Amino acid sequence: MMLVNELSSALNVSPDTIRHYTRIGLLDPIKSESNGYNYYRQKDEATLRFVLRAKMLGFSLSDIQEILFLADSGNCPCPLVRAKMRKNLEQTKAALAESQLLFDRMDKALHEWDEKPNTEPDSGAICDLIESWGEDVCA
Amino acid sequence: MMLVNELSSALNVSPDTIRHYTRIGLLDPIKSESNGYNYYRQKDEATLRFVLRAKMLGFSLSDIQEILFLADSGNCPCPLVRAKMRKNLEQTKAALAESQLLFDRMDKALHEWDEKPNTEPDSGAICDLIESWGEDVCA
DNA sequence: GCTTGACCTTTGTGCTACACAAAGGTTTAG
DNA sequence: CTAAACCTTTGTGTAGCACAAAGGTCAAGC
Repeated sequence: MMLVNELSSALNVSPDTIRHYTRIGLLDPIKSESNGYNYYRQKDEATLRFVLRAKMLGFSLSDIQEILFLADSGNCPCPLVRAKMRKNLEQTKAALAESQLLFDRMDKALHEWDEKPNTEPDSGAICDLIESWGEDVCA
Repeated sequence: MMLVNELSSALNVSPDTIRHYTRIGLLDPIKSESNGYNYYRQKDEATLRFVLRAKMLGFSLSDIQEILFLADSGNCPCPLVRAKMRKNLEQTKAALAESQLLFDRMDKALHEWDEKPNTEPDSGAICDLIESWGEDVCA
């Protein structure tokens, strides 16, 4: 039975994160009737540990909610976990590729700008660096 | 002088995006006094074109707002643009590296799971796939 | 002249995963 | 007994739109 701060320092997460998880129902502490404080049990600590690991593997909080719900209702969540992981992996791969393209564009542009002067005042342009960029890439 | 739909199809962005940009002050159409419609001018089209390019180069809408404000007030935005680009580049690089690490973790885990069975019922675990993951990585 | 459908408006909500602040009760140490 | 250090709930902000509701407008056809 620990209070927020104890649990938070035990697993090295912010108290706000724990409150957030409690709010959305991932954690289910016992609320004292006398002072309203939330008391977290071993079960909550185990759940939090689980949540943190799942997050490191790319699961979203709603993914985790589904998984916990399945497990709570007595079903084996593993097939769902495998399926979600495959889906998340694809999404992450796509996002990664996009970010890589963005990075390349940025890097290339920044280097090209080394040889370009600033925009002439009264040229009518907003910023030539941006406006004259990638006329091959972007119509 | 065009209405939202015309501008949106001209530059191939959604009408909602244009309304959003208008709301936050990036675009400044003329509002008809008789019917309240927003009429976008050449200037707005040029601004929108600028915004789209800047976004492709990784600038956020608030970055773009600052840039447009500088240009509007008669100053050369290029030094700011160069500075922001360098900063954004660093952030993107860091995010990219993090995403790559995440992807590697996910990919490795998924492959390792091929040889692991589902969680035993009544084992007390939520999902062994996740819980037994990375005991070397994550204490 | 009127209806219908395709426009347009503003306003508010939802998405992710918290961080932060306000307003107020509790507990503990000095 | 007071001050510090906790705790609570509730609401707001973050990025960039998407979407929906409620309602006014306009053009075309009958």
